[in-house]
Amino acid sequence: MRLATWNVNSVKARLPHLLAFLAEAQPDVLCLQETKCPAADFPALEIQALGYHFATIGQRSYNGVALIAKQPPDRLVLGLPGMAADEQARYIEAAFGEVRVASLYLPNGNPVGTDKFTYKLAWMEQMVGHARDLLRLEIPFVLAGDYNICPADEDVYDPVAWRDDALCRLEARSRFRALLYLGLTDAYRVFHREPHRYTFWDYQAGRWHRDEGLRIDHLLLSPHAADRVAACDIDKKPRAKERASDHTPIWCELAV
DNA sequence: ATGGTAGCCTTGCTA
Repeated sequence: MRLATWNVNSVKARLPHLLAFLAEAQPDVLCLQETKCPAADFPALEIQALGYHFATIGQRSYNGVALIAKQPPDRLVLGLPGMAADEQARYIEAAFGEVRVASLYLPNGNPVGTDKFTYKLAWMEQMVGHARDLLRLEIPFVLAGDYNICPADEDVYDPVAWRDDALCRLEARSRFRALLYLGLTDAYRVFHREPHRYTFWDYQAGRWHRDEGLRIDHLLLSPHAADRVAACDIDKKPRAKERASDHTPIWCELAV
């Protein structure tokens, strides 16, 4: 089973690239973030024409997440459990066969010291709680998405410049580590030790061409999923295209 | 050198 996650920065603007990725990479499940599109406006026909099912939660202009999969989603969860009052569309979860998959878009949190950072930390606390609940099920699951967190300095092109950014602050990193200490596994680091491998490059200042990016999109695996992970990698090809998203997909293969 | 880009449908916000 191949799973991928990709912050597309508008599903409408990225539709040609999205359809090409589905056709070429053939993921069993693709998690999208920043669809920026209400569910009623999601490009259903084009995705279904490729033989895929989907589920999405969206809003106008901002946020929005989706699950696109070869089998229909089961046990659908819309919104992060415990954040019922959250009006921002940032979490969707469903079962595909025996594997539970979440597509999540964690708040950016900048500027630090504002209610945006407080909201990010509250969201992460809720994520930790929900991960704990899922672990009790003792099933394979994958929490995939744009975490807006660089886990360590080696995941940032310039850690000094980014030291006090919400993506690198200790408060954010410590809560990411809390997910790992619960027993989740960062799939990318099972297979890749090298520093300075990125999933996001800012549109500005030629960051892509200088390979100055951030590793902020992650696949976190439950113990039962980690037991079966066979491969994980970043697919840089979509970021190199014209009119690309500022993020590129990361995928993993589970032997299920 | 305090810049620069992209997407939304705004004339600013978010990233």
